[in-house]
Amino acid sequence: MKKVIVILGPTASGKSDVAMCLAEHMNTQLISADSAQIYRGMDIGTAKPTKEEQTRVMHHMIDIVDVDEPFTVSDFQENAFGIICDLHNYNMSPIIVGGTGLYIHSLVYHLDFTKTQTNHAFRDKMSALIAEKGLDYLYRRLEKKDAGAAARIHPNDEKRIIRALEVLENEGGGERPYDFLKPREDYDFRLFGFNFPREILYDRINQRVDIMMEKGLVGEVKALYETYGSSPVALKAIGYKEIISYLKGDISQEEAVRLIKRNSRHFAKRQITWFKRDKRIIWLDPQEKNCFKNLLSGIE
RNA sequence: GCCUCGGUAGCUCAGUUGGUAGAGCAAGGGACUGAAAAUCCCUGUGUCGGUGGUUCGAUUCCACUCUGAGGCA
Repeated sequence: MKKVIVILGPTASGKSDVAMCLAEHMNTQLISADSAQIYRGMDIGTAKPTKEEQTRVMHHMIDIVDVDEPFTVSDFQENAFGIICDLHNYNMSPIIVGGTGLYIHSLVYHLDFTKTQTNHAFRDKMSALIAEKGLDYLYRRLEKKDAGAAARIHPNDEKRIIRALEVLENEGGGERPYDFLKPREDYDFRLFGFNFPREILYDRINQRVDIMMEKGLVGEVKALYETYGSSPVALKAIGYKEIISYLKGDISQEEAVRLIKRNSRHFAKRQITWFKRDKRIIWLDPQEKNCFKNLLSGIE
């Protein structure tokens, strides 16, 4: 069976460096599974690999769209499998690197996205309905159409309620089977998780945010904000939304930095939660001497 | 040496006219099917500085003591 190596972990876990070393060692290429590095111009705040690094090792799925262009998991799934296929044809074992749980899920599990595409007009309509009649109204509407879906979604989870309705009420929609954790078995996935003890990870995150500021995060965000405004979803990413608040004059720069650090820590925690439940993942601590050796032996 | 004000959750503090305590921040756990760095849910046992006393009962009142800040000598 064709091998696909997956290197995942929370932000600042050092997974990118390891992945690059591994790719060089195996003479193969990387596929980024990172929902923010998809966007052009979002470099510093997403800790995107530098141009030099990208020359050293080919990185796919980076700089795919502009900040105001839509991009979804489904797009990721489709594109990534295309690249996986190409690399296998060249006799390379692709390496997926990233921290976006849903993106990795879309490769490693059997996620069947329905035919119902994003319908922004519909979403806007639903948002307006919420403003008018309250969220329970929409939730009850969902309960009537698909009780199973409603049971799985919390009544406060606005985005999921809207998407569920979008699927039910638009072309190609309808109820869908729910089997979130059905592993894909047509590839030989080798999953490796990188992580540090919590305290060390948090120190690394805090330091990394300081480095981003030194590298000119404010300037990067300012340019994007001036071009695209603050509404694109991409600019809701951590490091971007906080700096935009600062640029608008709502908070001080110190406060923005504090919030970026805090939100990154919370994010890392959520990432860890996401990955914890996949029992196939072999966890490695980058501080350990044999880390890379263990990685290699896990790939054999 | 004397006086005053503090010592309560990881931090900043509130509070109990005596019935063993709660906010903010921080933190922890979880969910996740086309926005996912998004969105959403759950979680507070802490020798109330220490010892003794009064009391049925003390974190609360009293005494002593340790400790921090300020003031007076």
